[in-house]
Amino acid sequence: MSNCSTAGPLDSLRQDDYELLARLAQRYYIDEQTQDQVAREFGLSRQKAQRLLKRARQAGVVAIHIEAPSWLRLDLESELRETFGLEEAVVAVAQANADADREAVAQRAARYLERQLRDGSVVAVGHGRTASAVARFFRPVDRLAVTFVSAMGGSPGADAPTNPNEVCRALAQGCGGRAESLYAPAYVEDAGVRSQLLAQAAVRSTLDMAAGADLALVGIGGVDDDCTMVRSGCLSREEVTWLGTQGAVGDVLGHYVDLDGRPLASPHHQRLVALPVEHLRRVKKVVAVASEPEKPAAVLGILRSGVVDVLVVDETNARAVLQAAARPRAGTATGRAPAGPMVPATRYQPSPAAKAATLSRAGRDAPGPHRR
Amino acid sequence: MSNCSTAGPLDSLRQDDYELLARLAQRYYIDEQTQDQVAREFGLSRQKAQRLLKRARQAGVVAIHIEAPSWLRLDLESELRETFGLEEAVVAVAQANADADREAVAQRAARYLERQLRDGSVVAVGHGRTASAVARFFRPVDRLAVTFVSAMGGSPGADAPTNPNEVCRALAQGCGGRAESLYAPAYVEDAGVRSQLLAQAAVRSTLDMAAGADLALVGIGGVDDDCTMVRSGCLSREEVTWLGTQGAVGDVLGHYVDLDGRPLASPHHQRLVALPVEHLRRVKKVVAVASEPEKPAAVLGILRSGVVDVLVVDETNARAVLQAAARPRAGTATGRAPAGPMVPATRYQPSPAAKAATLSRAGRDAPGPHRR
DNA sequence: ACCACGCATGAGCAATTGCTCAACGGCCGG
DNA sequence: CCGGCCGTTGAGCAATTGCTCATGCGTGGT
Repeated sequence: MSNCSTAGPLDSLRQDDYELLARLAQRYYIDEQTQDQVAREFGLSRQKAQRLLKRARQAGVVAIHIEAPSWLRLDLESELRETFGLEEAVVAVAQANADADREAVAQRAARYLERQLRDGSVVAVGHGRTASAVARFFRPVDRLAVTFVSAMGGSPGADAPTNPNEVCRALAQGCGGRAESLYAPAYVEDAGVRSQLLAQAAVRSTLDMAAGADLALVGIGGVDDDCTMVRSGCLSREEVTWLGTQGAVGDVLGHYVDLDGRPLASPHHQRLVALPVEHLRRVKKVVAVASEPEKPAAVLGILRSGVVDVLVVDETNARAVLQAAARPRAGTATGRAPAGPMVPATRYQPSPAAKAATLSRAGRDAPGPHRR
Repeated sequence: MSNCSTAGPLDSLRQDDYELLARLAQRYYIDEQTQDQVAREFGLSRQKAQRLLKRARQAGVVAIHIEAPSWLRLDLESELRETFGLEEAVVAVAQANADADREAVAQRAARYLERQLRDGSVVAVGHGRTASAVARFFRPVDRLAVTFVSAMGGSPGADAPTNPNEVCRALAQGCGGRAESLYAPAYVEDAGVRSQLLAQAAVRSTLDMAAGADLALVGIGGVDDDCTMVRSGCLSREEVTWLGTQGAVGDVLGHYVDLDGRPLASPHHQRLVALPVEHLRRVKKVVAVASEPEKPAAVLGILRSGVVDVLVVDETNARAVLQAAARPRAGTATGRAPAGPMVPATRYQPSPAAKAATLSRAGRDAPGPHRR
């Protein structure tokens, strides 16, 4: 894979100009003279030489090419960064199957974490199969005094290793750091229980610590029947399906968003025990991992919500997300209710216990991919 | 024609290092982030990022390519610059025939002069067909108050337009500047006449002015039967032939040198009325033009003498000179008398009048291509 | 012919970059 | 096991670079 700087109108230059530009560029870029020196040589002022050199680059007389290894997708990564205002995007080259894709993504994410973490770092951790896989690959060369904090409650059901607490433990084990568990379920019966729980010192202190994290590692969840929320037993298949009918496309730490990145105030949200989005936003580097084959919509929505700073994703999803993002999206800043999947709240009896009325979807913070 | 920065050992890097280098380079060179930003992003110190970027360039991960027009020979020019320590080298692409070559060289030289000259500049001027052709192409966009000074005497014979005085006049006309003629023949009868002539205010003042020039435009002369010295009647065919047998390969302003660039103290030198080489060396930019097909040896010798700062030459000569220079040359700094064409002084009755004994070739300034 | 607009120009300054240097740490030999 | 050596690191500084601004020149429109 390779990448070039933008090539411009190479022909709109007269011969003489072209010659000057090329010669100037040769002296500056290849022979590594200073701008002052080349200017002197060509009988120009330094500023003029600088302007000409800039023009040479714009015009494509100077082409800078990165001889990247074939397994890097620097162009996709740049496109993701630019499209969604990300700080960093890492694309894992497509593998033979979904499992291999996940492993590849996890590996790249692990490498990224290893580079970022320092002694004393605090990492807020979410759940998910990919996040869990990250922990398996996370093996820094030397021990790191890093604290991993659960940023979401656990689940009673099966599929234990994808639990935030478990992921934390595995990550801490990988580097000789500390794991701070959140002793609470991801979803409780109702808002009342939730606020009681949040009042507990043990819960509150963990969430506070997560809120002060330097970095967050979260998985992007989907709304399909096989998503982590369902697999882990946090939500029932029906609940997730219903969320989908409400326009939800995916979540981060249980915070569901629609395709335009707007948070979805579903009744479930009242029952969620996790780091609030506003707190998550305050974390300097929110690293999201995503790799399942049916994730493009989830990733797109989450990226548009602007919570994510760093995305680690497989090549297939990356391409799909960029393609989807290129299509003009339904009304966002305009305030119009989007068409298509965004149906108004319908009759759904929330869940065995949650009785809170279906909330209107008005009055939320503006989405937009950029935030700081 | 194109040119790349040195490609290094691209394979001696591990995958991870390679990835880091490529990604760093992408962010810095393509996305135009500052080193500080990319360092921050990758969790490195600025210095480390800088070192890695440098390594990326050395290793060839970053390739800078100049998209030069096909009629530029930047690679040859760089090679000439480096081989002979030139400040600048301009190679005119090969044309259909020798005349066209000369025109091309003259045109490039004229463009170079136009770029270099400023109001108030003083230019010392030599003779020759190419120099004369330069004058024909010399047409700056706006008038320039430049003084062109003859740096060598004239010739009584035919081929008037190649005379320094004529070249000066033509150049001055080209830009609306002033021409300062040297009212003396290039070669006089004997050393006595020469010193008398040099004592004349008119001659001395012109040569003084030439000595103080900001730039010099000189032709590189050969030692063949058709060289300018012969054509213009300055020297007889026999005299030039004899100079050749003495090891002379070419001249600048009548100062002949051998293939190693050492000045040749021939009897003719005693009779020459021209700016002395030591003075010529003091001129900041000595621009030499050369274009005849039989010039490689002359150009090589002159370049090795180190008088020239800027060379404008045709492609054929450029290649021939570089090829010849690549071959190990006969003893130079070693002091041994070079083999081959360098025969010891032989019986030659200098000329109708010059009676000075053939001089030994000992005790000259060190040659070497570099000087300042 | 005059004026207004706009682009090019070079001065000066702030940011970025490259380099030097002392300190650190790991590695090898004693 | 200890000491010296080499490679690596980041601090600090000097050089280089990029940018902003006031000025001037040319161009085109009254």
